Amino acid sequence: MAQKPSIPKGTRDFNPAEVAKRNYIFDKIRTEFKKFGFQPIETPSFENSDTLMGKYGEEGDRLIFKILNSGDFLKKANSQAYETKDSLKITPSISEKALRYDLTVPFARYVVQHQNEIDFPFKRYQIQPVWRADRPQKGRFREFFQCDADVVGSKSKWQEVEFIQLYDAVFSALKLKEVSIKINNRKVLSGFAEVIGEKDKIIDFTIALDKLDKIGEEGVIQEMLTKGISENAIKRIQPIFNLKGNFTEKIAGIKEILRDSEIGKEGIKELEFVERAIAEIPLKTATLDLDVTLARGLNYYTGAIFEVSAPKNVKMGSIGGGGRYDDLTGIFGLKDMSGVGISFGLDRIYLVLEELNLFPEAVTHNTKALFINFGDQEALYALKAVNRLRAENIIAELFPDDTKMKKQMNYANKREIPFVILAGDKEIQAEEFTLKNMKSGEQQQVDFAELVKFLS
RNA sequence: GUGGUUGUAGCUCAGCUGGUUAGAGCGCCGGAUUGUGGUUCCGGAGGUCGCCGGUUCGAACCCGGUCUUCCACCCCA
Repeated sequence: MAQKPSIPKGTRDFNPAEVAKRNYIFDKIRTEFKKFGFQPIETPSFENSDTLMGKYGEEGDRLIFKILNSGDFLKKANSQAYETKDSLKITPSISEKALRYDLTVPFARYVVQHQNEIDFPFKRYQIQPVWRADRPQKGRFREFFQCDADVVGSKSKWQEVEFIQLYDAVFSALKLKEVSIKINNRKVLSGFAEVIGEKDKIIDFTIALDKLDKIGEEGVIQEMLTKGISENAIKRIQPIFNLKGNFTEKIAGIKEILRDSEIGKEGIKELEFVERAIAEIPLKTATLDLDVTLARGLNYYTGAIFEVSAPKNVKMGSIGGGGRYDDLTGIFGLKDMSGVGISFGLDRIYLVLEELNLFPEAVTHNTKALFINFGDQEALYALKAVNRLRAENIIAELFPDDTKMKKQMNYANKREIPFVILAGDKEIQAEEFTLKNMKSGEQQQVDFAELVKFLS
């Protein structure tokens, strides 16, 4: 070992069992995406920096992986920024490309660029990795997969209803219970800011509010005060810190507060619309919860905001999120294109399923039967059978080397291959096979037709 | 980006206030068992103690740096 190899911080290798489990999740998500009528697209792993920079806020810019220009990039570098060691300033002059940070902005770019070939409303899904230069933690990686479904070109609130149904469908398919789909509306948050006369501080206000379940009422108030929101203002919206009850009861609670805010009332109307529809078409396993403190989201959400939390007993951040953005494509020059979408965090869902032991046993098992290799003549006989089994869609393989049987059996055992097939002189003579069940240890001599029957 | 934390065999971990040749379990390889795996028994291989430097007669152990892990903040899937 000359040098211990390693992979970059926050990235991972996946072994066959892990890939199988990941694919299991991918399959379920993809199946539901298709069932709901979404169509797949893919975009490059890296984009022009201009496409990404400035779309996720200051924090986001910092977390975008920049790609160094090729060639003698220092020659073209901003020399003034180089002299003063100003990293922020020098970056655009030495890096023109950046790794995809999420799937929504590239999608917006895609829509604008291909607007003339797209039939609106356009429902697309996209399952690809994204990269963030974040400091890794549990459930937080520098390379991870997002599974997004979005609709652009429709303002209909039925889409919000559909996405909630889609969340429910996926988590039902994954047999993941007690998932909570939290919903809020940006207009309600705007209403709050308006009512307390701090409209220009809406970002600070919502960020502080979002931390309610983490730092508590006291903490939130403290943070709001330090952000310059007046004590009086805070008093006026204090009731929202203690909203109790079901969806309808919470709505009633904020109606009072937002009585004088047009935008706030609009938000309430939208929430009520969604709630009523879901009441008529009940969810299978997930629950829909109103959370007026939910402020997640990139600054482009304008209407509904979604966040999906894992079951309470699992310590994991959100496993999905989404919302409506009325003007996402506007930044790329296409006005009036409302979009709404959701995202599934594949890697986090994986950790949750793993922790709750929800992966089906069969996911990792592949090869059904292994033929023991007794030598060239026998191997040829075996390989012929392997070929015929494959034609029957049965996964079979021949052990490549003519080694000791113990070794070959051991291999089958470790790989958890359920059947081993032995074919030596006497089987070849009879044109049969000895089929051994590795679990029970039983074995019997059968012809090919019976072999197929046992292995299908 | 800020603060903390972790790193010893393939894996999980021992290793005393610094003191000769760094241990265990599991796994791996070989044999008992040349057409029968899982169990048992016997034997064996495998470690620049994350990396670089410093202190010391002497460093896995102390100090500094760096990388990595996990955690909190920030933010998020």
